[in-house]
Amino acid sequence: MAAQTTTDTRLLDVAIDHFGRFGLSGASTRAIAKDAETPMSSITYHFGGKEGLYLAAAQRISALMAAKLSPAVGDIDNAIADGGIGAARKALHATYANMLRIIAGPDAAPLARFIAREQADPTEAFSIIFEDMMAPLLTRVVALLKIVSGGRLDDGEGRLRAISLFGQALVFRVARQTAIRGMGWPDIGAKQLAAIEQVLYAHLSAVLDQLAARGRT
Amino acid sequence: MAAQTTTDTRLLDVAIDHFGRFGLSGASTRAIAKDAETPMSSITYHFGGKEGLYLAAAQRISALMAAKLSPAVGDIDNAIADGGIGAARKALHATYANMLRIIAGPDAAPLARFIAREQADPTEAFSIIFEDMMAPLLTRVVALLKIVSGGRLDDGEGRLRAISLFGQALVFRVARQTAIRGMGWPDIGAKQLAAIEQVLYAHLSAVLDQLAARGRT
DNA sequence: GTCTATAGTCGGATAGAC
DNA sequence: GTCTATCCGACTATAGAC
Repeated sequence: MAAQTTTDTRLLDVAIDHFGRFGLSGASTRAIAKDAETPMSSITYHFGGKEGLYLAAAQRISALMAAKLSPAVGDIDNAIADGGIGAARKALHATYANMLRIIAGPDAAPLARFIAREQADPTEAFSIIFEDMMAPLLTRVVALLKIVSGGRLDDGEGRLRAISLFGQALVFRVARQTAIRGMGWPDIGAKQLAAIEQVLYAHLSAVLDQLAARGRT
Repeated sequence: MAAQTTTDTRLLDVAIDHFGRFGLSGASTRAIAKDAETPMSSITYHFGGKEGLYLAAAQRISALMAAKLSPAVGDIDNAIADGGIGAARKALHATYANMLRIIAGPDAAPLARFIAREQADPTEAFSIIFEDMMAPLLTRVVALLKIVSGGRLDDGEGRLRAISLFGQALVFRVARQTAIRGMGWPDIGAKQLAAIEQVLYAHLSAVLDQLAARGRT
């Protein structure tokens, strides 16, 4: 993983940053090429043009995120196979804490900005990211919620619950300025993430207790 | 409120839409002027230039949102004055349902896009929106949560909880594509909003039960 | 107040040298 | 594969007519 400095990977990393900040039309291939220390025409050579670079950047994001998530996905599958409520609850807490750190943590900023733009104004790149990264995770979280509820949870409601719970982590990325100013924080670093994680743990516990009670009724 | 068609209000409405879609640098004064059916130079005349138009658009957003929220804010103040747990819970449910409709509902799309951009990349415009609209609401929600917890909630934790709960509504705006594709919905209309509202109600209830239990310990 | 015309800058694409 | 030079379109701002 140690910084490969081939022209095309350098271009991709810079592209994710620039496209995330300025969008597809707002970013400039001149500026991207300059930051990647290569002439602009190498974008044409390697990726066929601005749009080709954009799609390649989306694919790279998907791969980077999938790599970050893959150990967690393995843990979830084990919990699903186990089938016990305790294991499912533990896996859910771990999954949401993990997502919080990936989404709201400082190093994910460029990737998160890119994805946020695709959410607002989806292009072909969104399909790539959704299918590779989001859909598999969503299915698994729903399976865990079903276990906790004792099977009393249909797929639609499970998905809605999974997505809104996800929002509790996402808000600290996309409404970051509101959080920072509302909390009086200087930024969102390790200390702040720990505080957020406690609250997310409490809220998820509350919801799981509610679902488990349904299972016992 | 019936469509004032003075040149400056037409420019502001089109500007909110364009700036929300393309950002400050991405939007084009030519295109804004064309959609507002006025020559580009009238932007210079009325607002001094592109940046002046941008700040004026932010101020208009703040005013529009505050108008939408003001009746709800009155209800919250009544519940705070009442001081009862039942009234506080009712006001919280109403507030979050209200926010969901304002944020995720179809007519708020242009305003929401504008604000989302400011969150990612704040300018002076964010201060306007935060101070006028967000801060007053946040303070009130925290006051309600404190009542439900029987006073056993410090300000920092209360704010964190309020913000993450807010995320459950926000996610259906900013991760709209994930929600739509994950749920298999054609879009997020009245029917979908009703389904989301049920889940938000359930989750908020679960969290409030948890807080109320703390109050009784 | 409203509009036209124009100046000056920066964008993406591409041809062709090496 | 890498880089320079150039083309052409789109942008903001502004001067000045009405």
